[in-house]
Amino acid sequence: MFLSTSHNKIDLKCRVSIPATYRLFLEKSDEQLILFKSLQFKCIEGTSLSRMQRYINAIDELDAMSDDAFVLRMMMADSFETKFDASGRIVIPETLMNFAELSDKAVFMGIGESFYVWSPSQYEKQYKKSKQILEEKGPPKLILNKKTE
Amino acid sequence: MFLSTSHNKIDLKCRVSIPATYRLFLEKSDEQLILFKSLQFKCIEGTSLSRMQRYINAIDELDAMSDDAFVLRMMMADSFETKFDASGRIVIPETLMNFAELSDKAVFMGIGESFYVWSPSQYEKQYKKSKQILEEKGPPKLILNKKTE
DNA sequence: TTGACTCCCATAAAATCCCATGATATCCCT
DNA sequence: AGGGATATCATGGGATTTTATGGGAGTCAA
Repeated sequence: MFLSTSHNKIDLKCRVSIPATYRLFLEKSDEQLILFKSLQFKCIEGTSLSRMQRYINAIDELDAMSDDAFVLRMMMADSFETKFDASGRIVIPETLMNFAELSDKAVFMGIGESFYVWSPSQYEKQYKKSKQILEEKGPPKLILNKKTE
Repeated sequence: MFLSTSHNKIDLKCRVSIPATYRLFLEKSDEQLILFKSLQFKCIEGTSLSRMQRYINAIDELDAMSDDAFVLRMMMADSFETKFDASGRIVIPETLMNFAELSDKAVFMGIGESFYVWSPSQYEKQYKKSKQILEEKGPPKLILNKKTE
Protein backbone atom coordinates (compact mmCIF):
# COMPACT_ATOMS: atom_id res chain seq x y z
CA MET A 1 0.00 0.00 0.00
CA PHE A 2 1.10 3.56 -0.67
CA LEU A 3 0.55 5.46 2.55
CA SER A 4 1.97 8.46 4.41
CA THR A 5 3.49 11.66 3.11
CA SER A 6 7.10 12.65 2.55
CA HIS A 7 9.00 15.64 1.26
CA ASN A 8 12.01 14.79 -0.94
CA LYS A 9 14.52 16.74 -2.97
CA ILE A 10 14.67 16.76 -6.74
CA ASP A 11 18.25 17.21 -7.91
CA LEU A 12 19.56 18.88 -11.05
CA LYS A 13 19.18 15.68 -13.05
CA CYS A 14 15.52 15.50 -12.05
CA ARG A 15 16.24 12.54 -9.83
CA VAL A 16 14.19 11.99 -6.72
CA SER A 17 14.17 9.28 -4.07
CA ILE A 18 10.95 7.32 -3.98
CA PRO A 19 10.00 6.88 -0.31
CA ALA A 20 11.42 3.55 0.82
CA THR A 21 8.04 2.24 1.92
CA TYR A 22 6.59 2.79 -1.57
CA ARG A 23 9.60 1.16 -3.17
CA LEU A 24 9.43 -1.87 -0.92
CA PHE A 25 5.74 -2.27 -1.66
CA LEU A 26 6.47 -2.37 -5.38
CA GLU A 27 9.46 -4.66 -5.05
CA LYS A 28 7.64 -7.09 -2.85
CA SER A 29 4.88 -7.49 -5.39
CA ASP A 30 7.45 -7.47 -8.22
CA GLU A 31 5.83 -4.49 -9.91
CA GLN A 32 7.02 -1.74 -12.21
CA LEU A 33 6.28 1.87 -11.31
CA ILE A 34 4.29 3.97 -13.76
CA LEU A 35 4.06 7.75 -13.56
CA PHE A 36 1.43 9.75 -15.39
CA LYS A 37 -0.37 13.08 -15.46
CA SER A 38 -3.26 13.14 -13.06
CA LEU A 39 -6.57 13.62 -14.86
CA GLN A 40 -7.95 15.59 -11.93
CA PHE A 41 -5.16 17.65 -10.44
CA LYS A 42 -1.97 19.44 -11.35
CA CYS A 43 0.18 16.63 -10.05
CA ILE A 44 1.82 13.39 -11.06
CA GLU A 45 0.18 10.13 -10.19
CA GLY A 46 2.19 6.97 -9.55
CA THR A 47 0.91 3.43 -9.64
CA SER A 48 1.86 -0.12 -10.52
CA LEU A 49 2.05 -1.40 -14.07
CA SER A 50 -0.60 -4.01 -13.46
CA ARG A 51 -3.02 -1.39 -12.27
CA MET A 52 -2.31 0.66 -15.37
CA GLN A 53 -2.91 -2.47 -17.41
CA ARG A 54 -6.53 -2.27 -16.34
CA TYR A 55 -7.01 1.00 -18.16
CA ILE A 56 -5.18 -0.26 -21.21
CA ASN A 57 -7.53 -3.21 -21.46
CA ALA A 58 -10.47 -0.86 -21.12
CA ILE A 59 -9.37 0.96 -24.29
CA ASP A 60 -9.91 -2.16 -26.38
CA GLU A 61 -13.42 -2.54 -25.04
CA LEU A 62 -14.47 0.97 -25.96
CA ASP A 63 -15.51 2.33 -29.30
CA ALA A 64 -12.27 3.79 -30.63
CA MET A 65 -13.99 7.08 -31.45
CA SER A 66 -15.72 7.47 -28.10
CA ASP A 67 -14.84 10.30 -25.77
CA ASP A 68 -13.60 7.93 -23.09
CA ALA A 69 -11.23 6.28 -25.55
CA PHE A 70 -9.74 9.65 -26.50
CA VAL A 71 -9.07 10.54 -22.89
CA LEU A 72 -7.65 7.13 -22.02
CA ARG A 73 -5.29 7.17 -24.98
CA MET A 74 -4.02 10.56 -23.95
CA MET A 75 -3.49 9.21 -20.47
CA MET A 76 -1.34 6.37 -21.84
CA ALA A 77 0.59 8.74 -24.08
CA ASP A 78 1.45 10.81 -21.02
CA SER A 79 2.53 7.80 -18.96
CA PHE A 80 6.06 6.63 -18.27
CA GLU A 81 7.48 3.36 -17.09
CA THR A 82 10.26 4.20 -14.64
CA LYS A 83 13.30 2.37 -13.34
CA PHE A 84 14.97 2.71 -9.97
CA ASP A 85 18.69 3.37 -9.76
CA ALA A 86 20.86 1.53 -7.24
CA SER A 87 19.82 3.88 -4.46
CA GLY A 88 16.10 3.85 -5.12
CA ARG A 89 15.75 6.99 -7.15
CA ILE A 90 13.90 7.61 -10.39
CA VAL A 91 14.20 10.34 -12.97
CA ILE A 92 11.06 12.40 -13.43
CA PRO A 93 10.43 12.91 -17.17
CA GLU A 94 10.52 16.52 -18.28
CA THR A 95 6.92 16.43 -19.46
CA LEU A 96 5.77 15.52 -15.98
CA MET A 97 8.09 18.03 -14.28
CA ASN A 98 6.44 20.77 -16.32
CA PHE A 99 2.91 19.51 -15.93
CA ALA A 100 3.12 19.36 -12.15
CA GLU A 101 5.23 22.52 -11.97
CA LEU A 102 8.01 20.79 -10.10
CA SER A 103 11.44 22.27 -9.56
CA ASP A 104 13.56 21.19 -6.60
CA LYS A 105 11.11 19.64 -4.16
CA ALA A 106 8.45 16.97 -4.37
CA VAL A 107 5.76 15.97 -1.91
CA PHE A 108 4.79 12.31 -2.02
CA MET A 109 1.30 11.59 -0.83
CA GLY A 110 0.21 7.96 -0.61
CA ILE A 111 -3.45 7.28 -1.25
CA GLY A 112 -3.57 3.49 -1.18
CA GLU A 113 -3.39 1.94 -4.62
CA SER A 114 -1.54 4.92 -6.00
CA PHE A 115 0.23 8.07 -4.88
CA TYR A 116 0.44 11.71 -5.87
CA VAL A 117 3.55 13.81 -6.42
CA TRP A 118 2.94 17.52 -5.84
CA SER A 119 5.01 20.65 -5.89
CA PRO A 120 5.17 22.04 -2.32
CA SER A 121 2.91 24.96 -3.22
CA GLN A 122 0.29 22.81 -4.94
CA TYR A 123 0.36 20.46 -2.01
CA GLU A 124 -0.19 23.32 0.43
CA LYS A 125 -3.13 24.48 -1.61
CA GLN A 126 -4.80 21.08 -1.69
CA TYR A 127 -4.12 20.52 1.97
CA LYS A 128 -5.73 23.80 2.96
CA LYS A 129 -8.65 23.17 0.68
CA SER A 130 -9.46 19.83 2.24
CA LYS A 131 -9.12 21.33 5.70
CA GLN A 132 -11.53 24.06 4.80
CA ILE A 133 -14.08 21.66 3.36
CA LEU A 134 -13.84 19.58 6.48
CA GLU A 135 -14.57 22.61 8.66
CA GLU A 136 -17.44 23.86 6.55
CA LYS A 137 -19.18 20.63 5.75
CA GLY A 138 -18.09 18.33 8.55
CA PRO A 139 -16.61 14.89 8.10
CA PRO A 140 -17.61 13.00 4.96
CA LYS A 141 -20.09 10.19 5.29
CA LEU A 142 -18.04 7.10 4.80
CA ILE A 143 -19.70 3.76 4.47
CA LEU A 144 -17.18 0.99 4.77
CA ASN A 145 -19.46 -1.94 4.21
CA LYS A 146 -21.66 -0.87 1.40
CA LYS A 147 -24.59 -3.16 0.79
CA THR A 148 -25.22 -3.75 -2.89
CA GLU A 149 -28.95 -3.04 -3.27
CA MET B 1 3.95 -1.86 -23.13
CA PHE B 2 3.94 1.11 -25.48
CA LEU B 3 3.71 4.23 -23.33
CA SER B 4 4.70 7.90 -23.47
CA THR B 5 5.17 10.23 -26.38
CA SER B 6 8.25 11.23 -28.34
CA HIS B 7 9.03 13.50 -31.23
CA ASN B 8 11.62 12.08 -33.64
CA LYS B 9 13.11 13.17 -36.92
CA ILE B 10 12.51 11.48 -40.22
CA ASP B 11 15.60 11.79 -42.43
CA LEU B 12 15.84 11.98 -46.21
CA LYS B 13 15.88 8.21 -46.49
CA CYS B 14 12.60 8.02 -44.53
CA ARG B 15 14.44 6.51 -41.60
CA VAL B 16 13.21 7.20 -38.10
CA SER B 17 14.36 6.03 -34.68
CA ILE B 18 11.78 3.97 -32.87
CA PRO B 19 11.76 5.16 -29.24
CA ALA B 20 14.11 2.92 -27.29
CA THR B 21 11.41 1.93 -24.82
CA TYR B 22 9.20 0.61 -27.63
CA ARG B 23 12.08 -1.25 -29.20
CA LEU B 24 13.07 -2.85 -25.93
CA PHE B 25 9.50 -3.93 -25.28
CA LEU B 26 9.38 -5.69 -28.64
CA GLU B 27 12.80 -7.26 -28.25
CA LYS B 28 12.05 -8.50 -24.77
CA SER B 29 8.92 -10.29 -25.95
CA ASP B 30 10.72 -11.38 -29.13
CA GLU B 31 8.16 -9.73 -31.39
CA GLN B 32 8.25 -8.25 -34.86
CA LEU B 33 7.01 -4.71 -35.41
CA ILE B 34 4.12 -4.24 -37.82
CA LEU B 35 3.09 -0.88 -39.26
CA PHE B 36 -0.25 -0.26 -40.93
CA LYS B 37 -2.76 2.43 -41.81
CA SER B 38 -4.93 3.32 -38.87
CA LEU B 39 -8.57 2.45 -39.43
CA GLN B 40 -9.76 5.49 -37.49
CA PHE B 41 -7.26 8.26 -38.02
CA LYS B 42 -4.84 9.74 -40.49
CA CYS B 43 -1.86 8.13 -38.85
CA ILE B 44 0.23 4.99 -38.83
CA GLU B 45 -0.43 2.39 -36.23
CA GLY B 46 2.36 0.17 -34.93
CA THR B 47 1.97 -3.04 -33.02
CA SER B 48 3.41 -6.50 -32.51
CA LEU B 49 2.90 -9.24 -35.03
CA SER B 50 0.90 -11.31 -32.57
CA ARG B 51 -1.52 -8.48 -31.92
CA MET B 52 -1.92 -7.92 -35.64
CA GLN B 53 -2.92 -11.55 -35.88
CA ARG B 54 -5.80 -10.78 -33.55
CA TYR B 55 -7.01 -8.02 -35.85
CA ILE B 56 -6.98 -10.44 -38.74
CA ASN B 57 -8.89 -13.01 -36.74
CA ALA B 58 -11.46 -10.39 -35.86
CA ILE B 59 -12.03 -9.72 -39.54
CA ASP B 60 -12.64 -13.40 -40.12
CA GLU B 61 -15.42 -13.27 -37.58
CA LEU B 62 -17.31 -10.86 -39.80
CA ASP B 63 -19.49 -11.89 -42.70
CA ALA B 64 -16.88 -12.44 -45.39
CA MET B 65 -19.01 -10.75 -48.07
CA SER B 66 -19.88 -7.71 -46.01
CA ASP B 67 -18.72 -4.22 -46.81
CA ASP B 68 -17.00 -4.04 -43.43
CA ALA B 69 -14.89 -7.09 -44.12
CA PHE B 70 -14.03 -5.75 -47.56
CA VAL B 71 -12.83 -2.41 -46.25
CA LEU B 72 -10.89 -3.96 -43.41
CA ARG B 73 -9.10 -6.34 -45.74
CA MET B 74 -8.11 -3.49 -48.01
CA MET B 75 -6.64 -1.61 -45.09
CA MET B 76 -4.81 -4.62 -43.74
CA ALA B 77 -3.29 -5.26 -47.13
CA ASP B 78 -1.23 -2.12 -46.59
CA SER B 79 0.55 -3.38 -43.52
CA PHE B 80 4.29 -3.83 -43.34
CA GLU B 81 6.64 -5.96 -41.34
CA THR B 82 9.62 -3.78 -40.47
CA LYS B 83 13.25 -4.38 -39.59
CA PHE B 84 15.47 -2.35 -37.28
CA ASP B 85 18.90 -1.21 -38.43
CA ALA B 86 21.91 -1.38 -36.10
CA SER B 87 20.90 1.84 -34.34
CA GLY B 88 17.25 1.03 -33.87
CA ARG B 89 15.76 2.81 -36.85
CA ILE B 90 13.23 1.63 -39.38
CA VAL B 91 12.36 2.87 -42.84
CA ILE B 92 8.79 4.07 -43.18
CA PRO B 93 7.26 2.70 -46.39
CA GLU B 94 6.24 5.35 -48.89
CA THR B 95 2.59 4.30 -48.82
CA LEU B 96 2.45 5.01 -45.11
CA MET B 97 4.41 8.24 -45.36
CA ASN B 98 1.76 9.51 -47.78
CA PHE B 99 -1.20 8.15 -45.87
CA ALA B 100 -0.16 9.84 -42.63
CA GLU B 101 1.11 12.94 -44.44
CA LEU B 102 4.54 12.64 -42.90
CA SER B 103 7.53 14.64 -44.01
CA ASP B 104 10.41 15.33 -41.66
CA LYS B 105 8.98 14.79 -38.20
CA ALA B 106 7.07 11.99 -36.51
CA VAL B 107 5.29 11.93 -33.19
CA PHE B 108 5.17 8.54 -31.50
CA MET B 109 2.26 8.17 -29.14
CA GLY B 110 2.15 5.00 -27.04
CA ILE B 111 -1.31 3.80 -26.13
CA GLY B 112 -0.57 0.48 -24.44
CA GLU B 113 -0.83 -2.47 -26.79
CA SER B 114 0.00 -0.34 -29.80
CA PHE B 115 1.24 3.09 -30.78
CA TYR B 116 0.37 5.81 -33.28
CA VAL B 117 2.74 7.71 -35.54
CA TRP B 118 1.40 11.16 -36.40
CA SER B 119 2.58 14.17 -38.29
CA PRO B 120 3.14 16.99 -35.78
CA SER B 121 0.04 18.85 -36.95
CA GLN B 122 -2.25 15.82 -36.80
CA TYR B 123 -0.88 15.02 -33.37
CA GLU B 124 -1.63 18.55 -32.17
CA LYS B 125 -5.19 18.14 -33.31
CA GLN B 126 -5.69 14.82 -31.57
CA TYR B 127 -4.05 16.07 -28.40
CA LYS B 128 -6.18 19.18 -28.22
CA LYS B 129 -9.32 17.21 -28.83
CA SER B 130 -8.69 14.84 -25.95
CA LYS B 131 -7.76 17.70 -23.67
CA GLN B 132 -10.95 19.48 -24.55
CA ILE B 133 -13.04 16.39 -23.85
CA LEU B 134 -11.36 16.01 -20.49
CA GLU B 135 -12.15 19.59 -19.57
CA GLU B 136 -15.74 19.42 -20.68
CA LYS B 137 -16.71 15.99 -19.47
CA GLY B 138 -14.19 15.18 -16.79
CA PRO B 139 -12.31 11.89 -16.46
CA PRO B 140 -13.87 8.65 -17.71
CA LYS B 141 -16.12 6.94 -15.23
CA LEU B 142 -13.88 3.96 -14.79
CA ILE B 143 -11.07 6.19 -13.58
CA LEU B 144 -13.14 7.65 -10.80
CA ASN B 145 -14.38 4.31 -9.64
CA LYS B 146 -11.03 3.14 -8.42
CA LYS B 147 -12.02 -0.18 -6.98
CA THR B 148 -9.63 -3.04 -7.34
CA GLU B 149 -11.25 -6.14 -8.87
C1' DT C 1 24.34 3.36 -64.66
C1' DT C 2 21.07 4.95 -62.06
C1' DG C 3 18.09 4.50 -58.47
C1' DA C 4 16.75 2.34 -54.21
C1' DC C 5 18.06 -0.10 -50.42
C1' DT C 6 21.21 -1.90 -46.90
C1' DC C 7 25.09 -2.04 -44.01
C1' DC C 8 28.71 0.43 -41.55
C1' DC C 9 30.86 4.21 -39.04
C1' DA C 10 30.70 8.82 -36.58
C1' DT C 11 29.00 12.02 -32.93
C1' DA C 12 26.60 15.20 -29.64
C1' DA C 13 23.44 15.02 -26.19
C1' DA C 14 21.08 12.64 -22.89
C1' DA C 15 20.23 8.83 -19.83
C1' DT C 16 22.22 5.50 -16.73
C1' DC C 17 25.57 3.40 -13.83
C1' DC C 18 28.79 3.65 -10.10
C1' DC C 19 30.90 5.29 -6.00
C1' DA C 20 30.78 8.47 -1.95
C1' DT C 21 28.70 10.70 2.31
C1' DG C 22 25.94 12.57 6.11
C1' DA C 23 21.77 11.69 8.51
C1' DT C 24 18.49 8.53 10.46
C1' DA C 25 16.91 4.57 11.95
C1' DT C 26 17.55 -0.21 13.63
C1' DC C 27 19.81 -3.82 15.87
C1' DC C 28 22.11 -6.11 19.61
C1' DC C 29 24.55 -6.90 23.75
C1' DT C 30 25.11 -6.05 28.38
C1' DA D 1 17.00 0.67 29.13
C1' DG D 2 21.54 2.53 27.54
C1' DG D 3 24.54 3.16 23.93
C1' DG D 4 27.64 1.94 20.62
C1' DA D 5 27.78 -0.84 16.19
C1' DT D 6 25.47 -1.59 11.96
C1' DA D 7 22.24 -1.01 8.29
C1' DT D 8 19.30 1.94 5.53
C1' DC D 9 17.92 6.22 3.51
C1' DA D 10 18.27 10.36 0.97
C1' DT D 11 21.40 12.89 -1.57
C1' DG D 12 25.62 14.53 -4.64
C1' DG D 13 28.65 14.18 -8.55
C1' DG D 14 31.77 11.97 -12.02
C1' DA D 15 32.36 8.29 -15.44
C1' DT D 16 30.32 5.44 -18.80
C1' DT D 17 26.82 3.88 -21.96
C1' DT D 18 22.82 4.52 -24.84
C1' DT D 19 20.05 7.16 -27.89
C1' DA D 20 18.91 9.75 -31.76
C1' DT D 21 20.71 11.35 -35.79
C1' DG D 22 23.79 12.21 -40.07
C1' DG D 23 26.30 10.60 -43.89
C1' DG D 24 29.10 7.42 -46.95
C1' DA D 25 30.43 2.99 -49.12
C1' DG D 26 28.89 -1.28 -50.92
C1' DT D 27 25.04 -4.14 -53.31
C1' DC D 28 21.46 -5.56 -56.13
C1' DA D 29 18.26 -5.11 -59.78
C1' DA D 30 16.29 -3.11 -63.84
